[in-house]
Amino acid sequence: MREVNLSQSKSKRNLLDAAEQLFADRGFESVSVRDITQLAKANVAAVNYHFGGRDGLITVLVTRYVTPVCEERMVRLDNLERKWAGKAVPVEEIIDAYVRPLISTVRKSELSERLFYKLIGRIFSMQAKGIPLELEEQFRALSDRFTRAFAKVLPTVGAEDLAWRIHFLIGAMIHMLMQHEMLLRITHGTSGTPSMEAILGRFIRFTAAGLREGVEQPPESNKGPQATFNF
Amino acid sequence: MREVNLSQSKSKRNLLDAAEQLFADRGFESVSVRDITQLAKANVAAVNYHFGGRDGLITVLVTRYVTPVCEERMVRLDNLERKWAGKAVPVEEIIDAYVRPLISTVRKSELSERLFYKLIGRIFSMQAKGIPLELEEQFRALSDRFTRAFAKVLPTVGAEDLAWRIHFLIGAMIHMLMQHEMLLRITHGTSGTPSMEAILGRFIRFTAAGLREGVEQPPESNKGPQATFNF
DNA sequence: GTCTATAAAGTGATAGAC
DNA sequence: GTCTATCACTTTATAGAC
Repeated sequence: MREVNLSQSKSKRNLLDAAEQLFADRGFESVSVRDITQLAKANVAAVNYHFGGRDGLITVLVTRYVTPVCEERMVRLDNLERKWAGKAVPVEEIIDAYVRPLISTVRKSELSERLFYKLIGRIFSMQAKGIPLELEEQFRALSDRFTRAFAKVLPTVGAEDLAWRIHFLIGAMIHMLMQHEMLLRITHGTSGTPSMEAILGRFIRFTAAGLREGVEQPPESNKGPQATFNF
Repeated sequence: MREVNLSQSKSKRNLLDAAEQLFADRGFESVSVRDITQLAKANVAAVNYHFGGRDGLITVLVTRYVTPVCEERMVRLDNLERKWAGKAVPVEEIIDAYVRPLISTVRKSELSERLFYKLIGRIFSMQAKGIPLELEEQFRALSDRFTRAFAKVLPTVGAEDLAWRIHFLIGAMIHMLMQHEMLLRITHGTSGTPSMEAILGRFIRFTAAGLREGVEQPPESNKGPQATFNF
């Protein structure tokens, strides 16, 4: 119970939390300011006072999620490139660096895991139209870095081909996040914990195979114990 | 200029065409009945008269697209299974049977190709919430048939694993449709015609590799001319 | 910072004239 | 079938009292 909350009043946080929950559940277009203030037990005018309007709230909300994810992606890729010291980083590890930040952010949110993934999925499937301008440059830089990393391990895959493969990866990723709730119902607990961790393993194997399609594997250690991944 | 149009008056078609265009561009939630009637140069009351309301129009619109696609998928899979007479259908050909109907429907629409794929993407990414009840059974049957076909070629992939891999495939498919406009801009015409046909080839290679991940290839003709696909 | 009251515009739907 | 007029409601946003 600190009073020294610089720019985050309590009701401002309440509004953001309520908005998160509703946007995750119904999508950005289907939630009104009144829905939000009602759930937050705040006044109708509160959103306008704190965020300058509905769009302002969405910008703050989206930026709050996207920025840390993008930063963590960059840090993880930096670490991998340092770890592999000049050599190409394996495809699986690049994918992991790209996707894991999405699911590791879940701890920092007040949202239930179920809603959280839906919200993240909605955010990352936004068309350019709804994306705050500040974030666009961030996205571009990120895209460049990861594309270069992939190009380094997959030198025989043409640039255009690679762009499309990464595009397919992103589509699979968004769908995994958005529908993960539905799919967990289908995945009747045959394997104990069908957590996002297990799903991520499957995702990495699927997309790594797709990215590598047509690329011959390096001869060393080609037939190791295939089942053990350390992601 | 026939007069014998049984259940499709001219203005009804105009409304559907206008609605298609707007829904494709902005999404279902962001288009009002007034937007539609205005673009169709029809009266505000026309939507309610012809379709019983906004939801009725959406149901008709969605059903009109989804049903032929699902039927064509079934027919194509039937043909493949007949062609391979008891043997398992190759992964690539199953995927083709699943995805090609989406892009072959483009000829039947009044929409520009650009908008058409977006509309199809939006329709097929609808949550269960917005899907007409009649279509749900159709989806279930289709899902069963294709899952069985995949399971037959990929007997070593567990059921749960297979479900996830198909899920990733669908995510990549939706994203391909929705963002295809943006991606075409990136794909600066290095290869002449960056049509959906070329993209579909890449899509099939990517997802086939993902589906087959960890499955050893049959020994015969393992190293043929890898670049020649007949899709 | 919080609230009420209200403006100004937009929403889907419908009754009833033509 | 088409149209106008209108209902009942919701939307975002804001002015001004507390």
